[in-house]
Amino acid sequence: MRPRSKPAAEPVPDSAVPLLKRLDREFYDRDTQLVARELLGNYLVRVSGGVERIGRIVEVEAYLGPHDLAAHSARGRTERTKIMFGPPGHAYVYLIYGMHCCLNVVTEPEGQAAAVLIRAVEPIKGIEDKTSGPGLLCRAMQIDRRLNGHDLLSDDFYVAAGPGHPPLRIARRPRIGVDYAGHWARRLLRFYIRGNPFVSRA
DNA sequence: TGCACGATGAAC
DNA sequence: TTCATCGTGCAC
Repeated sequence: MRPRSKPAAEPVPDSAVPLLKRLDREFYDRDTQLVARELLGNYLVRVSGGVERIGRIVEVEAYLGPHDLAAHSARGRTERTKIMFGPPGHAYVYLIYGMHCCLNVVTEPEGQAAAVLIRAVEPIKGIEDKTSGPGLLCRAMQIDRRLNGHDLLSDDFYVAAGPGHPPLRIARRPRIGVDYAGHWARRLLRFYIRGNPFVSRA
């Protein structure tokens, strides 16, 4: 195979990034709050246009299922939310406010419409723009609705295990922007790495 | 077929 | 606090 005639880009492996081991299906096929907490510190990897972008997940929110009035699945299975009802380990990407995309990972067994919203990542590799906020991180990592339903065990879009150390100090807070959800708005379902400067709101 | 309303971000 | 901007879900 001949070398590609692409201009000398950047694709040199960054020695600061540990070996990336992709999370398996079983990781996502568990209790949503547990998955949410354990996603913190792991690497979100997106490969597009020959460029690998990596962000360390520092802030997430858990959406527990149809009984959770803040979850999109609370209004039942619709064209938009059908991915949430599908098998775990897939991306649920939707457009919000007519202009921003938000990324979720689907959790729990098929039929249980739960997911974890990725709210912020810390830039690790190949990222130029701001990543503190669900819409911003999608823009910075080239994630859009074409990835809705995408399998997160694929080669171009996945989550890989972080270093696992040092131990994370995790904070819990109410979720953002769900005041319409009654008492569910007060549940402590937002998790973030305490003190991390890339968290969108402390 | 029409319309109200966001799991946001940026500006003022 | 206001506003940009448009797909979705549900009312009619």
